[in-house]
Amino acid sequence: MQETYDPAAVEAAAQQFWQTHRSYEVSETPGRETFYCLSMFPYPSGKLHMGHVRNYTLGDVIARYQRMLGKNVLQPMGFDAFGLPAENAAIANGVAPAAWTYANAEYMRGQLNRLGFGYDWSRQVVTCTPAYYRWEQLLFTRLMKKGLVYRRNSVVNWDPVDQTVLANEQVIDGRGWRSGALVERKEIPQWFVRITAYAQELLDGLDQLPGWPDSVKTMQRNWIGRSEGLEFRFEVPGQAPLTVYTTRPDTLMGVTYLAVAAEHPLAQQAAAGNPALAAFLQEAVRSGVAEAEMETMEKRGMPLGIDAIHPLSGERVPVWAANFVLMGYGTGAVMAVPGHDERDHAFALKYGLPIRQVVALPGLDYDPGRWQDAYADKLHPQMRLVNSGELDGLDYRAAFDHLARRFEAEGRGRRKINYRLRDWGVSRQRYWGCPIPVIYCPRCEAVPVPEDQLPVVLPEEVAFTGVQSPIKADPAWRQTRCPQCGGPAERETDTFDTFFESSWYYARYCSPGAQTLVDERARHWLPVNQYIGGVEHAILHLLYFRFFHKLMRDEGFVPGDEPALNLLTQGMVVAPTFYRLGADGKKQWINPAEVTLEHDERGQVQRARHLGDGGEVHIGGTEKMSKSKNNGVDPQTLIDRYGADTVRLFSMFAAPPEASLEWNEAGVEGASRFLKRLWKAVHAHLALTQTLGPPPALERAALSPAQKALRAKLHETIQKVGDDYGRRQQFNTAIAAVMELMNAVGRFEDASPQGRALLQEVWEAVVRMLAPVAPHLTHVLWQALSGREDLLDQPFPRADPAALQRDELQLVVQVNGKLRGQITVAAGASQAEIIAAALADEAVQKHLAGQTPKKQIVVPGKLVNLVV
RNA sequence: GCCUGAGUGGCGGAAUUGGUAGACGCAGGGGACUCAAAAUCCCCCGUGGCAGCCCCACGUGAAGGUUCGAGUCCUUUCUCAGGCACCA
Repeated sequence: MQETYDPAAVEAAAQQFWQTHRSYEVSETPGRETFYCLSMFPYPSGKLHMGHVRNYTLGDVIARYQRMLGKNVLQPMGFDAFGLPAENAAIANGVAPAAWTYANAEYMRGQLNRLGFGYDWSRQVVTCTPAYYRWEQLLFTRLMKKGLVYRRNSVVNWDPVDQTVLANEQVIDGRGWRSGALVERKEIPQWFVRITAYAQELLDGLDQLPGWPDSVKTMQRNWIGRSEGLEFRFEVPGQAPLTVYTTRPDTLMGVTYLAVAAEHPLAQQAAAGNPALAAFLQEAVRSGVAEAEMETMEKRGMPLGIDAIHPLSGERVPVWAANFVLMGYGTGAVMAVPGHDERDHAFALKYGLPIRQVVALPGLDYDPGRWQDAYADKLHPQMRLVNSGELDGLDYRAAFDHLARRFEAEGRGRRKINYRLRDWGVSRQRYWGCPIPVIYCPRCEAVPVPEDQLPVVLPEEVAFTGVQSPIKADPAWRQTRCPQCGGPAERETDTFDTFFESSWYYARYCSPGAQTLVDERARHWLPVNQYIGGVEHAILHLLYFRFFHKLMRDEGFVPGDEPALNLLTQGMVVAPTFYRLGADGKKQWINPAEVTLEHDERGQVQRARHLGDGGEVHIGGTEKMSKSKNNGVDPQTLIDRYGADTVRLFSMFAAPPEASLEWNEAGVEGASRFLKRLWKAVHAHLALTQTLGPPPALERAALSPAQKALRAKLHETIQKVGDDYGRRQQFNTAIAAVMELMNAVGRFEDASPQGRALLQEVWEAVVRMLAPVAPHLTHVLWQALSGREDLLDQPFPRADPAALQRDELQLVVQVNGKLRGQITVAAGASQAEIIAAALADEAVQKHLAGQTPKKQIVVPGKLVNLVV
């Protein structure tokens, strides 16, 4: 063993060892407990970023820890390879999306290996290969036959200049990112998967997931958004009736207008003889489809000049067109109760529509001109309906039931459970994705591609210009024969949403090479024991992931109802930003790696200087690492400079997993210092072994007080680190505990045989405790300490209960809740003895000032509180 | 706008079930070593009162409340972050 720590040499040696011994390839071993540890696979964007490093280090630490607990650990990796960035790169650099993607994946694979992650690459999944996507095509055709897939019109962002569909991300301030044209909503036919058929199960399943964070479960619950309401009709003289859905039927008598979407047939019809309305409707579709945009834009409307008949009072209520009502969500028509709904209230004030109070609360003055949240409080125990005829005096529940019974009896409406969740639109009008396996025949309509004709292969060697998808532009690719009638037919040229691929990869890892979606090996590994990924996936990906599992379950492919037992959502990686003002007044962002900070004598940052020219730069906020703020730090530079173990250690130490992690190069240096100190200390210990011979066996009963204290510290640390890795998943505090132990060892100077025996125990335990975080360094230290190369399968250290025994306890004494003194009592002291000791303490007596405590609280092992 | 989180020293964070606020690390200050510097090692380091010790007061975004005791629970409020269905 070398005297100084050389990360490059150490890491190369360890990685060589793992590769030679295929240390991370696993097979199905009946009877052995499995642990499936899965990190969300990366999009191959070019190179790894710090978010990947953090995500995959978390996964690797958990996988290695579980392996040390003796489990058969599966930790696979792959690439989520379809997506928009490949098309953007193709436009910018003139490379085919496929070639770009494969090259990136290969480079990133090398980076993942350089970081020492223990992946079983024999199970790799690359989603843009036909060997992968043919099976999701198969699943889709089966869902089609089952009626779980359908095609209907739905809105997209339409760029009227480029004549193309835009992703929400490509709409910037309401304009197309390339053309700059004002974006419009446009309806086109698209494929949908009936996720709403599983809404209730997706909701109920959350209760079976104690290992998922409550925040994620709450977000999913709210996203699914189950509501109980009433669906009923408003008659429109001379027209088809308007069907509305409401969760507040009790406020029906407060309805003063109805609102329909601009695309609603009633609105379109009314516009025929009304140029102002026609202009408004045209204007109303000028917005993207993103909900955030719809909800924050100015709410505008215009009357259709048509009245509907109120179903209770028979009064006429005007029908308006409004830009915030969406066709295709619900019925495209809503009833408005400005008296008791905030949005309707604002709309009514703006257009001078009547506001009617129908709910009263005792002690609350109703002022129609000023909104108060209490107006909408349907569950207030004292809320009663007023001005509502037959409903007067009823509360929310009673009015709801009354109207439901009445409308159902009269055949005018019904109770309905609604979900906010909408069916999953999976069609994308883009090239770089999995072709949707459907053939359109003039006679047989939409026909699923037969299973023996799958996969429908996406051509990879194409010229991609950017606007039109190559498979849409290529008649030869499109033209085919109908599988049913044999007549000429055309292929679907839309591709799947890329969430399709990322919804089932976890199952495919379990059965590499299977000539079906997944085979029986999936039953060996599933469900995933630990899933790890960014918190930004809390709703969409994780909901589709759960949904797909149920779809595959119902096709007999996978066991159980849920794909993953435990979920760890990791926070973002953020970094400070620095900039200079350019001549044009725009900020020119400077990478943190090119900046040095100056501090005053209190440690406060005074200014930042550019490393190149020494000039001062402005300090911006701390933000998520991004290209636009140029505050991304390339992990590769750090690996080259400090080694993978240091980068891994820092990313685990700097913050708890769920919190955002602030990038800080000085902190990386601290991590590096710690590893150097550990290396040096173990080296010094082994140097003594060299000169004096191996230490004797430890005689636990005959330790000196100092030896006993260090051994107690060691075993307390073992207990804490195991708890932090396993139950708490707080890796930062685990590392801090080992650092504390190291500091205690530093104060322990004892070269006696028993002292060296104790240090041998300490270092072997420290190396095994740090093995999950810093696998390379510990691999080499373990070889040197034990003469063995089996660190990966070493049992994780276990605390010796005898070492944890304490003879005396330190208690804190409070007077009136304020800390006033400390006492030391025997471990078995009674409550009376503890109080007596507390009363005897000099500092405590001073604060008691002769008074007798009227209350004494003793918290065992912690404190005494005397109340006077 | 809606849903979900977060806010603690100069900084990242710790405090696990309501029980010693600031573990551990970084930055900073002082010292040792060195011709010198770097590296390394040792000491100090929430704010105020005191030159310093002892000690005292204050202190977990803000304002209230519950409790013997609140960073932790409740109410109100501010700020920031993530998501909002075609970024992944």
